[in-house]
Amino acid sequence: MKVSAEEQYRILSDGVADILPEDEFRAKLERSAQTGIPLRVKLGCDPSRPDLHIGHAVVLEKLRQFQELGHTVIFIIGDFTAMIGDPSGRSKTRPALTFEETRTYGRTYLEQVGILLDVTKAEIYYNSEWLARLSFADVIRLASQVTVSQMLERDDFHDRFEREVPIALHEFLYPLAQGIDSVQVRADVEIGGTDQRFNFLLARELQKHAGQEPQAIVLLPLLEGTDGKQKMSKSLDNYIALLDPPREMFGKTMSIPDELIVRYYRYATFASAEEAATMEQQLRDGTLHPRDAKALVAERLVARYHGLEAARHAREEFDRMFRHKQLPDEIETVTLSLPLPVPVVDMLVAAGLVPSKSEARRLIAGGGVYIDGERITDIHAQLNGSGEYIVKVGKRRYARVHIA
RNA sequence: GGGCGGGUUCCAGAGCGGUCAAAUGGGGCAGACUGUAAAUCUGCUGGCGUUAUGCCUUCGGAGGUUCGAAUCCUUCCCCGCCCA
Repeated sequence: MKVSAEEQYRILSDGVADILPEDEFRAKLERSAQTGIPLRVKLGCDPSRPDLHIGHAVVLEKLRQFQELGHTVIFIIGDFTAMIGDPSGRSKTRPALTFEETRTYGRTYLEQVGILLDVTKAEIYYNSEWLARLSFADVIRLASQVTVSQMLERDDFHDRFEREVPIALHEFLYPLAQGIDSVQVRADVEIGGTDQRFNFLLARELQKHAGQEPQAIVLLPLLEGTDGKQKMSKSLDNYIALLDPPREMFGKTMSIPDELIVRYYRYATFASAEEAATMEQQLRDGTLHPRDAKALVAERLVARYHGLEAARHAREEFDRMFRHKQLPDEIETVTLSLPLPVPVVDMLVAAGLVPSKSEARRLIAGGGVYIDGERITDIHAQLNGSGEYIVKVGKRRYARVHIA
């Protein structure tokens, strides 16, 4: 497949947040088209959180396009830093991984990537391959290529410096490590979210020092999480995982704030710019109800990962549950053997619907617990007979509790 | 090395001998209203409970003073600022 550089640029620049420097990127495409040598496109991955979500998919989708145009995709699993962890303790959600864990997670990661693109055609590296071998002298030499004020240009460092919040020295070394990766694999292009701008630019400096042509940078928008406030991330629990089952995926999408509908349409379901503009217009002039728009996005999203059939089914079930207040199709059955009569509070904990008895009492007091459709109002309520109870906790936690 | 200011519940941040499981805000959860939206309003937000002005664990760590400590003392660890 021979595609002109011009056409490639058109495809690859669609939906990106930024390309820097744009002319260098074009030149690289041009040269590649002429020589037939594919571009080396790098994506760094963090193996400590192998749960990919649709925010990651924004980047992966772009990577897929590069791959389809014949370019070489390079995954770098950042096992080295993952094994060291983050001693500053600022990001507590980053425990040091063992070697085995990094391999397992690396595989899990690539499996999920495989949903979107052809991993067998990609180059895959673990960066401990080279980072672990650097001597302290090497590190010092590399560190000398960057100044502190350059480092302080990065927003979050700048910010913390201003606010007198500590910055550990090693935090400066992480961007450095990422840059070394780019030098190591001789990246022509690095791709990632807009929050990586600084790190990617730093890599260019290191590449220049190493006598390489600096990489071009393709930045993709960060998709907001389902809360609509912060970027999608596992630790904030506002994400839609690639592996979420259809019902979850559909439901989570239905819970996003209206302001996000078009963005999700565009970046989660990859609607074209024209389609997105049309939807935006329809929402604005009131010909499309936000709820329906959201359902459309949700259905399209589920279809992308689970197929049309599953998507249609998810939508029907959603309507039944929330529009018509009926029960979901499948409810997990929990069998308990507890002495009768059993307090509802105990049952909720035993069934794993609630983490503690206090929490269970709070929920009951707040009117959030239903058994067989009846709201429980007394925290001392008991179940007197054995048998099956349909238990609902809050908006969406259901269980079929079988008391033996 | 010296001086000063700090380390509090998910986060920020009050408290500075008892009335403190700890103000207030944010976040979260639940309820009302809805479109599983937003906004708004209400309640809850350590655990256990025979639900009692109850018990247990929590205010950087370890000791101590006291009838009683998040609050005072000793010591250790950690952080920020200024000076060198």
